[in-house]
Amino acid sequence: MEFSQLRYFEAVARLGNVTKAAHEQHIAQPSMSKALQALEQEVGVQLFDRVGRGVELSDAGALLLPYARRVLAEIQAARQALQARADLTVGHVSLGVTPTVGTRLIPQALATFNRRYQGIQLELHEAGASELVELLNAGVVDLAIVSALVHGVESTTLLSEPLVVVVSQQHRFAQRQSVLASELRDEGFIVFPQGYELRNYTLQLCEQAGFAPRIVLDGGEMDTVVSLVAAGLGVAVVPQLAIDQRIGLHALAIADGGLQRTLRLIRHSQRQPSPAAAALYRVLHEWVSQHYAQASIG
Amino acid sequence: MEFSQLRYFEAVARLGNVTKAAHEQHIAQPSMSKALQALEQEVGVQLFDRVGRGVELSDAGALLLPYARRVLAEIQAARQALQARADLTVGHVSLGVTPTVGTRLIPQALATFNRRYQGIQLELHEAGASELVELLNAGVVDLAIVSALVHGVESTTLLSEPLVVVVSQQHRFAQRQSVLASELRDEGFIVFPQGYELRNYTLQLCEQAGFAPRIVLDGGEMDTVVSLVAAGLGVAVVPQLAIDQRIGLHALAIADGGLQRTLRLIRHSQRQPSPAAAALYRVLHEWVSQHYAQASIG
DNA sequence: TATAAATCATAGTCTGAGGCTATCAATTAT
DNA sequence: ATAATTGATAGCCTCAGACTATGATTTATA
Repeated sequence: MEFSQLRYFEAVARLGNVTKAAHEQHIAQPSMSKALQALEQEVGVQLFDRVGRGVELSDAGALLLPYARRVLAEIQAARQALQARADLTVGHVSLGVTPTVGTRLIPQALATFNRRYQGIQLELHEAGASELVELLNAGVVDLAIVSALVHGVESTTLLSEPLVVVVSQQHRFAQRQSVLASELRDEGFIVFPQGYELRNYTLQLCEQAGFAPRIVLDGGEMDTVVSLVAAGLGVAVVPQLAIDQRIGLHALAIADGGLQRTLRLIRHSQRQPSPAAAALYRVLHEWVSQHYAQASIG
Repeated sequence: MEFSQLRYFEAVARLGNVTKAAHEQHIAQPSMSKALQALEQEVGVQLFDRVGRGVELSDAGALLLPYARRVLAEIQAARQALQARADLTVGHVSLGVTPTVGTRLIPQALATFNRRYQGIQLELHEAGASELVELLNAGVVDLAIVSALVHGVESTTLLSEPLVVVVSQQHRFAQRQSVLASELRDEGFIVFPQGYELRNYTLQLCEQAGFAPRIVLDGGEMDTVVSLVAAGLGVAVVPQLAIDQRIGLHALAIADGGLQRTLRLIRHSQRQPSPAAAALYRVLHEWVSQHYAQASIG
């Protein structure tokens, strides 16, 4: 039972005429006759009664017809669904991010994406970098933004943002524009939890300056950390962009070291991105290049 | 998009493995690979991601899969429906009869049929012989029982029943076993309506005996006619079988003439009977041969 | 880390399903 | 009667879809 046979069968049943159906289906009349015979042979019953000149649907044909129509409708629906997916009028894309990435980039870029592709459903997964790679390999997320260098996946640099030392506006360095890492030897540090890249960056900065940081508070998300800094509890190393919109804080460039956090957009190297995932990929790069032209290294 | 392609696609999606799916579908592995590629080419998207050793359903594949499964289910359902029809576990058959036929034959024969083929729906159409032929040609009824000879359709003799003159038990002939047609010259006749074969038989009998019958009452179905005869209103010519179960009546054989009414089972000569129609055909003949062996001429 | 096993893709061959044209047979309209 | 319409048959041809053999790549294992 081939699809062409069902299509031909439906045409003959609808038109009640082999010749006309053959024309409609763009085949020769004998081919149509043969196709019907083949279908009848396969299902083992006569589908049409050859009555006089002309044919008409038999009892069995009338039984088969609705099934045939449903099959043809399903196939058409499948084609349309795939087409809609390619046209980006429907779809789904899942983005993974590490927790500190979201602050400004994600909401605005996703809002842009959503305005442009109304029918595509967005999904956001927040997790650590290594877990994101697992989600990517498992196919749970299509793309992910991480700050660490990861292996085994295809990655592009989304943007590089400078890391700054942030202090309260009452702090002794509050009037300065930059510090040397070594000047932070006596400061109390507020650091991100285990596993966060920003924690590693911080520890690395101190180590290179030749001291082990005195940790005032360990753990806490971005919001908490910057609030604690504003309250004068200590200093912290954060991305420049994370404090753009905050008041009561002062950012100090790090004169030596010049640390930067690089956000990478990663995707599965072997999996073909869906049209929706490819679109999100484009929108993210586009949004960054328009809003962070100065920060993006490319 | 061929049926086999969807079947293969579903197998690979289910098993996540081209080789195993090829085994299951009884084709060689390269044939499976090629079939998948052909399907992907046709729909214009990748349906599987070839990730490492093994394949897994892509975004587009996941979209297509439910459609494919519905198509396969519909085709299976269609096959089962046709099979059930052939097995006589489901079906439909429509029988046409002329009004005076029904009295004993139809109810009992149809009851037998229904006991044997529980799933098959019966439909009964009562109409005149010429209308029944039209219904037969239009495919509304599968079979019909008529008493007249009709042309252009395939007919078999179901049974021949003798026509008798029926009188009331108070009638002057009530003690006799038979009469000559000419003896009925002075009787009042109750006749069936225009178009009924029994009316024609009656008039024909009188004409051959050399007189025109005096018609007391014209029109009326079988029940009415025999009731009127029992009430002494007149005589009538009816089939022997029609009055078997009645009291207050006396039947007289017609010594000369010896008229018989032949019931014929007709079907369309070009249309292939459905299994249900063929079964009803068999049951009717079978029932007649078992219950009217003496009456059936064959 | 080298070797074996597993898995999918490619190359090349062959057969038959399904297309075509030409024509016949049967029915219906003129 | 004659012409037109319609479906079936015969005979031919092409390519889709099957096969075997083999290659390339990844993963498991000694």
